[in-house]
Amino acid sequence: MAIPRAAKTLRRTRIQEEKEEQILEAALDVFSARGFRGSTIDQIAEVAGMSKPNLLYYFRTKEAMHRALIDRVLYTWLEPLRAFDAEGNPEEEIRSYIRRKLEMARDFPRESRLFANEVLQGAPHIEDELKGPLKELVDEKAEVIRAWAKSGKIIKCDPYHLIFSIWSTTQHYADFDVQVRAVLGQEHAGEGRFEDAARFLEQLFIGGLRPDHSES
Amino acid sequence: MAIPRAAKTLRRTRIQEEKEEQILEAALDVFSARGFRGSTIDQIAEVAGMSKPNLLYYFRTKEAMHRALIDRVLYTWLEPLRAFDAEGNPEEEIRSYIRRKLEMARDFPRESRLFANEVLQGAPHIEDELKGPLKELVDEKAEVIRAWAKSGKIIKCDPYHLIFSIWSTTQHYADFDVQVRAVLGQEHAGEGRFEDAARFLEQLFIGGLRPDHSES
DNA sequence: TGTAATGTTTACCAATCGGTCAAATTATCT
DNA sequence: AGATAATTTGACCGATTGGTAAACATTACA
Repeated sequence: MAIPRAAKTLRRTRIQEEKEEQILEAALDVFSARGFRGSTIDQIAEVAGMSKPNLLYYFRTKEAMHRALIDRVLYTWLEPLRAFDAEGNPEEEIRSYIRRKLEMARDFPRESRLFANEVLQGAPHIEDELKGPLKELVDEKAEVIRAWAKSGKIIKCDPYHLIFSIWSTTQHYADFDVQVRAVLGQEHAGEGRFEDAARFLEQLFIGGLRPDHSES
Repeated sequence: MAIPRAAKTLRRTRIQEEKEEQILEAALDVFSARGFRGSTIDQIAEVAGMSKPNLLYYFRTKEAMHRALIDRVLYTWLEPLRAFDAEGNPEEEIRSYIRRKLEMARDFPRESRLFANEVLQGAPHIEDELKGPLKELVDEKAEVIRAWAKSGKIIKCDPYHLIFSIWSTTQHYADFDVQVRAVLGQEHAGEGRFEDAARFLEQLFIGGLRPDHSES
């Protein structure tokens, strides 16, 4: 007889780990492509290659799958911002932050779209994470940027909107990939657009934040 | 007896115009907030204040509502880019494009989210529009920007990625509004964040594109 | 190897989905 | 006013939704 699922976390079997991995992988596929409401358990089950009740043996509800996915992905997703170093050279820190974020857009577009879908639809499942851990991290890094601006290392600017602009420009290449491809056309079908984007964004941000030209 | 709906477009009654308006307004509310798949006809009917069969009297399917909405919104949505003027002063053109796009993010966030939802989920309903009219318009404006760069009026840069970066940074304030609010916290709850964003983005783009500092 | 715990499947459920139909109601026009 | 066309509604349909129950199969461990 199966044990109650609430007790399952006490000890994990090999099968549990494997299957939960399979499920979350499939769930990432589906949720990121169709959003929470637009996804069905059957779709996830099919991608995962198992039956629907079997899925529900490991995750009691659709929400539980989504939650587990968010929890697993959120930490790594914020890693680049966490690496932002107050001691480093501002120009180099910003440049490498942009690079890292662009690499994530290229290598982990599903994760980006998962959050984009969620936030776009009002963040009903991750409101706490946004107002808590995310805000705290951003507040901390904004303070770093503000200090750089104050000491004249970069132009005086609103650090929050600087962070927003880096987020939006880089994640754009994951979240709006279809549009980017459509506009660029066949000739940029390869991954070269990420290199072009990196060049442009570095130019834009480094040039736009450099304090040397005339400033009021 | 009701006339076949295919013939309805031949002549429009006052009631038809009013009701179709009501429906599209409600559909914009719902589709923009939950995406196409996540939305239900019942939800739209409730927001519109009419019964489901009554909705379906004016639009035969959920897809038809969505299509009508896209068609209605697409033209005006591209208006700011269309206004981009080759004859104008580059700096001023870019500045005012950013302003217009930010105003649209502030005043028409639902329209922005409608497209964002659609593109994010692979643009299943607007692929033709992206590859057709949108690409053509962008190609045209990219040529303008390229000419500016060639003549030294702005820095040498990839015009497509410049356009993408303006799109993403401005629309971010509509599409990711919940996140922006969460990070900025209570103190920026008002609409002041759009002013701050405008200041920052103008500074970034004008500074980042200005050709006067050393360039290879 | 036996047995208890774990894992999987088939059959099913009530609720909701997009959409239809025919009857009832309202507006329009002579 | 009366007839006709336009509009609205309640009742309903089959398909799909998230989720359950219980029988069945497999694994792990003494």
